[in-house]
Amino acid sequence: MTGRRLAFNYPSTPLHGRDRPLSASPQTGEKKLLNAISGLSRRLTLLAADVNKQFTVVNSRLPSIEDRLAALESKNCVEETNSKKRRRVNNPKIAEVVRRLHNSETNCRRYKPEQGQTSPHNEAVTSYLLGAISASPDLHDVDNDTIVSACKTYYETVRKNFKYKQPDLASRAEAVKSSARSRSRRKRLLEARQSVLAEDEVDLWKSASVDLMSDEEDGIVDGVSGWIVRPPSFRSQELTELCAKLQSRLEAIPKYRATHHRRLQNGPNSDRRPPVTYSSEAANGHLTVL
DNA sequence: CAACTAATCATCCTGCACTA
DNA sequence: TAGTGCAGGATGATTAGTTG
Repeated sequence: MTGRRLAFNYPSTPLHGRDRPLSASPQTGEKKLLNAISGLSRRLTLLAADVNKQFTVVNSRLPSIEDRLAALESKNCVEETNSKKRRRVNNPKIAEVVRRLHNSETNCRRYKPEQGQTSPHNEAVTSYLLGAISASPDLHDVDNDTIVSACKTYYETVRKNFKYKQPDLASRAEAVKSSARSRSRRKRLLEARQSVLAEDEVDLWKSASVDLMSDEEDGIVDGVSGWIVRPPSFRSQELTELCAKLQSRLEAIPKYRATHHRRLQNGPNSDRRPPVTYSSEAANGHLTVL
């Protein structure tokens, strides 16, 4: 790019005699003025040329500066995530590699869940896994922190399994299992109802969550086994009515009736507590005012 | 037996409390 | 303040059970 030239059309020869005081005659004043303009013009031209030159220099250096900045930014980004020493890898591939290696029949170095993560034995297992995985040709570009994070996560899995196998935690383990079962029932219920939603019900339904669905507990009524329904106490009347409407819509479908457990009767309200992380916006119209 | 639903299990992840 | 332990929960694969 070339700078814009400031083109002044000044006379190449003086129009009249020079160096006369401005006040001496109109012509002399005009000449002085023209000279001044001419000088200014020259200086402006030089300035423009200089600025232009500087721009050219800057422009020529810009690409390399941009490249270096981009490189720096990406490096910073990687370092930032690394520096957090992420506890979780969010990298299923690495997680699976760790699991496979740890559980492979030929591996005799496994985590001892009865010991802490930092016990000498478990640290040694982590080092072994790290060494073996980072030596793998197709994984050599994976950074060590990612592998170590995956190892720690897997250690936690092993430890949790071990913990709930302890006899003194049997009832706790059962409670965990039962709560998971209940949650998955509520999730299925939410999805089933969602599938028969009408246009004008969408708004009210929008933020309905699994927590706002009833619990379905195993039960037998008049010799028929099925579910006892326990609605959450914190659900609004409005949403309760919509749930009932959706449910009867579902049960009007022969296939649904035939393939799903029967909801035998309503039991007492669920003793679950309202979800604590429920936004006020979502709660609007869904929760009863307590 | 095929087509489903429901349950179970292993794994991974989030988020919080605690502490060295 | 980073690392650890842990509870709760999401997800996906697999298995069990049911029904036409």
